[in-house]
Amino acid sequence: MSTRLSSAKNSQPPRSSSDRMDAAIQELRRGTRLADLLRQQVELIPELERRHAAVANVGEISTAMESSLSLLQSEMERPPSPEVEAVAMAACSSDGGTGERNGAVARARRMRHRRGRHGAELPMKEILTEAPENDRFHWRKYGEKNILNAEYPRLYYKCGYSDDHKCPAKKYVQQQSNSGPTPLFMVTLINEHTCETLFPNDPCSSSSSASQVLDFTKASLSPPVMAAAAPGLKKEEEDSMSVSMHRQHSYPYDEYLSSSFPTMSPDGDHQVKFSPGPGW
DNA sequence: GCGATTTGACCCTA
DNA sequence: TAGGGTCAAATCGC
Repeated sequence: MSTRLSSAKNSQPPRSSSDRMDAAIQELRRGTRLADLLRQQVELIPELERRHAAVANVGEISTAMESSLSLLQSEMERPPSPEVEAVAMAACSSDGGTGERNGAVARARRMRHRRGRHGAELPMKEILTEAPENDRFHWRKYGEKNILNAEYPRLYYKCGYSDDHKCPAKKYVQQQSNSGPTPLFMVTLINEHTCETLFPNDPCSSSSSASQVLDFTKASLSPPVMAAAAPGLKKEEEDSMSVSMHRQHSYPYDEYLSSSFPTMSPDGDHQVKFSPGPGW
């Protein structure tokens, strides 16, 4: 399987954003087929318990693949939102072309050139996800801004330990168009959590504290965003969602991002777009 | 009372 | 000058 997967990695990257979406859809279809194959194989496991567990896991993989596939296909069937297009442009173009004052393009350029105070490129990951709350860190909201040509405001979070431990990690969350079956959120992660390296068992890496997890209940998401993230949830359900997220995600962040985040980068190439910088 | 969120103002960059 | 990012006082909820 590893050889098959690596073959996709080595293929020539598609140039336009629609080509990249097509390529992503092809890869997801291939992944679905592989998951089917894998399911047939795990059904041969003699031990009943292990077999059931493995089948359940493969089922989860298939479900994730299929939902990503349907998301991408619905994206392909409608004109791209300015936001997704802007990020795609940021990812693949070296010049802006026309529309210099277009807000989305301007934003893409800003994102691409986001730098620290002294001009150094900041390490940054961009993730397109249905579940922006799905990480195990404690984030504190410090701002919200309506963005030009964007349907939803952008929410600004910094690490909850940014003051105590000088942790530079930040996170921007912006909901994309809500036209798909589930809302998508563009999550931009800036800087790595230094609080985790300083305190391997605390504060960020421990699963024992409820404050380790970004709580996207009503308290930390503005009502429209929360409603979009979890439509139909009552307060008690929102609260229990926060608790269950806490219980589920207590493993290394990058591993979690790359393995379990139901994500697709805007260019459809890889799950996580990663701009390495000093300290990564 | 304390901690987290909200939101308008301000700062910085292109 | 416009727009994104951050600050900080006001507000809210526990």
